[in-house]
Amino acid sequence: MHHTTLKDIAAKLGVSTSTVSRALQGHPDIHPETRELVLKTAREMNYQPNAFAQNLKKKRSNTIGVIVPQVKHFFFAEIMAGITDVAYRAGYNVFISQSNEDYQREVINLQAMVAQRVAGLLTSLSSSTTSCSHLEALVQRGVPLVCFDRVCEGFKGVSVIVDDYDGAFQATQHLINRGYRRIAHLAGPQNLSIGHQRFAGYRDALVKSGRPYDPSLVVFGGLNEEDGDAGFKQLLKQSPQLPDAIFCVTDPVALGAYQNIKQMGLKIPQDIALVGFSDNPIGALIDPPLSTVRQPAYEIGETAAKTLLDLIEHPESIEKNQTIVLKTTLIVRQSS
Amino acid sequence: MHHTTLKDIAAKLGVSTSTVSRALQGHPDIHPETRELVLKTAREMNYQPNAFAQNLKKKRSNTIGVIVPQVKHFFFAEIMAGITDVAYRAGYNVFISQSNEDYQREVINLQAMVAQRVAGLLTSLSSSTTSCSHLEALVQRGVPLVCFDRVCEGFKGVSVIVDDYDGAFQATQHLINRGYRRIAHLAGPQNLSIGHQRFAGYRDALVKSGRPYDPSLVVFGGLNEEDGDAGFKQLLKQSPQLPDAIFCVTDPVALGAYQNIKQMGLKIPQDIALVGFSDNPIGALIDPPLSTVRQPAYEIGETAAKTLLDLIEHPESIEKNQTIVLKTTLIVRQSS
DNA sequence: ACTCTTTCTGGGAACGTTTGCGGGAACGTT
DNA sequence: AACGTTCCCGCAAACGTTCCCAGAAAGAGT
Repeated sequence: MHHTTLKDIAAKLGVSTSTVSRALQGHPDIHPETRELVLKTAREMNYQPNAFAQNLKKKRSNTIGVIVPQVKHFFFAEIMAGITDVAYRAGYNVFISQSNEDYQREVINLQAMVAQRVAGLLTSLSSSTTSCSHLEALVQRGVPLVCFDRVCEGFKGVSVIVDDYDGAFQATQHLINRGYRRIAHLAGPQNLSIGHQRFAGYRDALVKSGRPYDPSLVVFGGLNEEDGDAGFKQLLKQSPQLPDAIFCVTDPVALGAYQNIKQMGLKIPQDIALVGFSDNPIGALIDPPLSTVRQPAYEIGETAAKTLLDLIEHPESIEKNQTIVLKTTLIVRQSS
Repeated sequence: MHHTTLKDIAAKLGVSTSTVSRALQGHPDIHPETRELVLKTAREMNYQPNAFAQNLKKKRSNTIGVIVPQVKHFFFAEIMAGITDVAYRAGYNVFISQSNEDYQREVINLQAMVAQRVAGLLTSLSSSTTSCSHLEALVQRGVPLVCFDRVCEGFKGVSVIVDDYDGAFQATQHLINRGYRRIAHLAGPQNLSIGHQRFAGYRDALVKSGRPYDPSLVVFGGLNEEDGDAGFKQLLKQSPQLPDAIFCVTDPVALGAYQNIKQMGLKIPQDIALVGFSDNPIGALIDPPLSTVRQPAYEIGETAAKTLLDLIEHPESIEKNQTIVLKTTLIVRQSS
């Protein structure tokens, strides 16, 4: 497998590589006639520039790296779709890797990508990550980086998130308006802002409507289905009587609870109402359909990617500490 | 942002870059003492080899490229997980891009990856792709490539697929055994082997049990939910009377039909039974749960990636025309 | 006739590696 | 004392680009 190089073209045409290089990039120094000639032979010889050499010379690549906890989660898959689409249009390639919710692996992946000299980084934290210092260190070193969805509280850098607090507030208020009294919360990790903000929204909605905040109705756990399963069981143990509604930190968690409730022979929403977070398409198809807070996943990916590209190409034009907040919308279905 | 180079280390230690390079790769020519010294200072200076330079020199990268129709489909997301895990363990990076079921974009992505000099390619065809010639051309040129799941009939190259024929056969036979008589099929594109094989399995199961194959009960279409929706409507039009069971080429297609059936006020499986293909987790949660043919998605990704790595690293050890077939298993749930 | 631009092109260094080749020092063998 | 080995190490070329710096040719102005 032989790749034609600048030198090959130059030799064939009897000109120098400099000329060929310049002709190819449309440099004004080159005579239109020779430029056309070069372009033509380049096409004929199926020339494709060697990216290694270009990157080595320019000291940068056109590749961005993405690290997500798990690709198989619909939410992240959809975000990935947004990212790859934007990157594709801008002529960038996308490295992907998953941390599998493991902090160690997150760090290693991060290192590997930096070692590969990616032009920029897009990350969403694993649920076992308790600090953003590893990210902030990179930002310090000048690596363009934007965090999306899962961030640490008070992260110093640019991030794209949704209005978790408001979403949670709306959801809880909705349950209150519906007349539910014992509203429980299966909460996420408090080291991540999504966990913390959603919890805060839940609590404040209660307090604002004059209800007490009852810690026995809250269980802190993870973000996946098995966490919902475990969380619900824990809730049964720790609470003196059954809740009549549960607001869950994510849809997977809600689904974990969902199955428990059904297995217990209880009716949704008559016995227990349920609201999730993130609008997994699965929620619309189950019976009864799951109420949820919609986050625009694809758009998150798009915005994060666009912001990163800005950060790479026009670093001066961008506020280095901003957090872009996208809107959430409450979707009421039969489960509440 | 300054990256330390071999030269930096060499200068600091008063040795040549050759020595540093060799020490780093554990070359026997280097005195153990100096090797240790080099290793130590490299660590101290946080040396990370410049991949561009290495790749340029070695004329190969440690990156593999993956092209899928859509990342957001659970099936592909799970495959991606398998791929990235294997690649990660073997020290490879993963480029990802999606064709969005568009042939043009598939070709362009392919070109871009080759231009980036990926070490190998992993692809699953878009549903609008009717020929494998673009892939076979790459194989000819010596690019390590393995196709997974969606392949053309008679593709000359290595591929990893599941036993689509058998899965479809089992599913149809299951419906026959259950006593259904008018068994319809929402079929996929016949240019792709999954579409063709599943259709063949359906037809042969009917014929083998002594039934006629009735073309009015088959609709050919795409692989996604909207195709199931359209396909079902078409089925109603073209068939003189309602089918009492439908075998769908994929789970998304089945879900498209599913919603139509529910909207018409018909009962599943009493009025119409439904069987899908691929075991999307959504199928287990809807009511009634969807019968389906399970394909081991994660394992497909793993095997495809492993095979590709073999192809890259030990090209001689591998049969260049093989197709690896993984088993499918019928999962019977309440929808049939 | 001369200088001065303008227009185009080539030479060659550099980016950070890897690696073939050669060579000096130390040691043992005749 | 001369020679062959073994053990380390450095020189320098190469990978395919990009781009600074000259420089030749040609036309323009005096």
